[in-house]
Amino acid sequence: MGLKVYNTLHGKKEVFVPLVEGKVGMYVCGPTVYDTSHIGHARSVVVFDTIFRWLTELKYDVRYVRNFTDVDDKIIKKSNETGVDCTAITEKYIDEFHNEMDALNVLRPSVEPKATDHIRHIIEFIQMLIDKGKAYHVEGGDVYFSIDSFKEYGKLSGRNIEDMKAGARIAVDENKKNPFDFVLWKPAKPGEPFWESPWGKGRPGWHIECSAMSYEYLGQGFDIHGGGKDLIFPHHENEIAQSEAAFGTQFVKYWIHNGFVDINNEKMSKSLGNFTMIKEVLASYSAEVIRMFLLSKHYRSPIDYSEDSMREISLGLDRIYAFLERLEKAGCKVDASRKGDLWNDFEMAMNDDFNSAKAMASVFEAVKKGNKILDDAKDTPDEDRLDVLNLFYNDIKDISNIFGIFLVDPHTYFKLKKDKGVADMAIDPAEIEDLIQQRTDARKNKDFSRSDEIRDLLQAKKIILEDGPDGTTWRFE
RNA sequence: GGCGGCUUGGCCAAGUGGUAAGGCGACGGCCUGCAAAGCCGUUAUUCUCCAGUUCAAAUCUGGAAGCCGCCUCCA
Repeated sequence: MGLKVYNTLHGKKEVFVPLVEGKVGMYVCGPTVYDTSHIGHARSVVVFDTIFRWLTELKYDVRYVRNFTDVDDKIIKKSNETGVDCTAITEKYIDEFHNEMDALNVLRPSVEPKATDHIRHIIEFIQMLIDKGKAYHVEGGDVYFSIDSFKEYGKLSGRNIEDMKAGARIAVDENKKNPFDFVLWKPAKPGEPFWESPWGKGRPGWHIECSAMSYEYLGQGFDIHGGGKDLIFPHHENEIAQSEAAFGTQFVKYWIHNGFVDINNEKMSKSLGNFTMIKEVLASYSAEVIRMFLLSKHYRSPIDYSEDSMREISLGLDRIYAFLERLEKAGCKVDASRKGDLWNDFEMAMNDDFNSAKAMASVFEAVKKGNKILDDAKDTPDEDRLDVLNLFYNDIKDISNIFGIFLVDPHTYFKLKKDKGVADMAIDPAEIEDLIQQRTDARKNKDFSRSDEIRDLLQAKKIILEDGPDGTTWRFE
């Protein structure tokens, strides 16, 4: 079964057929770099990173473009408030964005264009629209896109201009031919960054950069355009208007939009003061837990961030690593040449509109099945069983490359977790080992009240003891 | 006001018209000196409500209620 993708343009799942066989052009709207990135940015980036990985897994040659908006009113505002130069601001936040996305194990796109590096292309694009009568310059002022020149305006978001006029909340600008015309180029006020253009010193409006840069890197029409749901209107609607008005051909075949991250069931907003930044989340949880959380729900649904949900995900991740460790101890080895049932389930789920939640469930099912086999075999499987376990092991390893999680070797994973606990709790591991030894001696002498006393003592420090065939090990709760 | 979405067990969450995945939690059992971990079993005769189509509906249609998003910068 091939890949199916939910296309916002038609409001339904469609079989994915790229414009050019074997190749995919994908453009995703990146951040406006004027502030620290929040967990919502992380969702969008991780979702499209996973889509990028999956398309690559399906053997498509993917050209993945994600832009930085580095000229914008908000950047200028911040510059005016802080006295810091615009370029210094954008460079700072681009660096920060890269660092955080690297930490989240996000692959770099094929190209990461910045709007300010493409001003010439933007100006050419605007000129083309003016030449075709799709845009107009108000003397001494802005260049606007003329909504009335593009009959299909509203097709992505399911709006029509007449309905919108009825509930008009938008300020009427006397210079505009139609109140819904939007800015392509705006003149610079004194002290603002500007570029020379046929319409005087100024800078581009927001929407035009994506039309210009996607044209530059992907051509007149391409396969996938993505971003957060909030971008459907007006941003993506306007991109369609600009690009299709310019070229007269379909701009994007498949539109993909991810849902929001809520915080404790509330939308993130400045007024609620609940913006949760990626760096805060990274301080509390590992990158793997964050990725796993972001992939634990279907990308189009809202997802709720809370301490409870993160703790749950974290326990699930422990369980998968514990299984991997158990497999390795039983003698499982990497053999990339083979795929098992788990992979089939995973593939079906991912091909069904990138259903990572369902795909994740198939991993847990495999963990359950594999653990049972190991139980039955008392952790020393015969060849037939080892063969089955090896398939689980290899499938999970393959899945880890798509999800960008379970990539660490299990031993290291638990060691890191332990080290972090030791550091956080300010505990001396030697002391614990000593107590464990004392307890082992007590148990040998059947002094169970003493051994239980030691265990309780450690448990009070959130340390759990596990007695196994090879002696006692410990971990943090 | 316009447009779109959501409502599945204690919580989180998949679900393609064919008879309810998965995770967390809880309870019982196996294992253990006792635990922990792991495994097994039990936790939704039912999918917000009402009506309809159908041999068959959580899935389709119509209606009601509740919640949410976009329409203004926003992933």
